Amino acid sequence: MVDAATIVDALEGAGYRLTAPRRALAGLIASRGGHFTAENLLGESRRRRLGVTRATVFRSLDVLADLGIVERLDLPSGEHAFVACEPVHHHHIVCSSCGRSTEVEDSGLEAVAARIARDTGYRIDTHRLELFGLCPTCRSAA
Amino acid sequence: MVDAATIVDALEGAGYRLTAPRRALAGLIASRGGHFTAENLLGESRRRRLGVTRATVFRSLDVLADLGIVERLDLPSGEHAFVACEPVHHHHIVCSSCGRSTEVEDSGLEAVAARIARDTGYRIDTHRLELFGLCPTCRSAA
DNA sequence: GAGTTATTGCGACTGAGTCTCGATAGCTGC
DNA sequence: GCAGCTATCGAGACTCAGTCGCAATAACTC
Repeated sequence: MVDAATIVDALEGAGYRLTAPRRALAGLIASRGGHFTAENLLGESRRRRLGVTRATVFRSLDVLADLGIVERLDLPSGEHAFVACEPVHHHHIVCSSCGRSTEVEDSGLEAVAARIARDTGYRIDTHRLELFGLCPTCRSAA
Repeated sequence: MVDAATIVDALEGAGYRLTAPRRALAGLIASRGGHFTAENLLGESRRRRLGVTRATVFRSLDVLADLGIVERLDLPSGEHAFVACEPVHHHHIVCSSCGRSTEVEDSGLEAVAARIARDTGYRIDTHRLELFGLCPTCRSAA
């Protein structure tokens, strides 16, 4: 979905230094199909002996989230997770069985938000739509 | 929005014991206009010397969330919060200035979700829409 | 190649949420 | 009203995610 080079390029383009831990994390993130937690990355980095520490994982995820390369996600379990994605406004649908996630454009939702704004009198600044269910693969497996 | 008696009745109806801490929390929750965190309730309970401890606050919120009297909410800051609400499917719009929250029915969103399901092939089990912005009062104050 | 400084690792720390366990107090049945 | 059963509570230790401060390191720049 997003490859390591894209992540590295984005970091470089934004003026961040290309360090070994950042390259390593870019690789880990790219190798993940779906969502992942900070703990996942940390565990994986330990397993592969990449020598990336806890603080660095969190700091890097912060940077990547700022750049929009990665997006924060709240799982129904209450965990905080991330997904790699293109930096345009969109939402995610997450498979509750395999964890895979797919980007969804929000056409249609804008209209719903606008109607809600009109009905309630609120000025809506941001919205977040998270969908959870079974992906096609897991559906046919079931 | 939701009064203490409603919360107490719901607990009783579901076969839970009506204890002093639960009554106290029902009162605190009812007195809150918008969303609140477990920490808010804990602080308020200490201030009013209600003698409700941390573990009890969390346990009670779990119960109330199971009953659908209270709903979990993830604030953009990453904090976990709750809102008291009617136990029917709906969403919340939260004022980022005063914290007030309003329930929003999801007519229109169902159609969006159905379209997304069709486009992606996912079977959508749950969805969560969270809207953040300025409520009418805060808008006119600004 | 030297200098500047962003970034890292380390390790201590914080704060939310959980768990255990003995004590307490609601409810039920009499 | 009282006794007994047991759900619930309080206390406090514990866990785990995430943060912070600081000295050491290593990317870039010139």
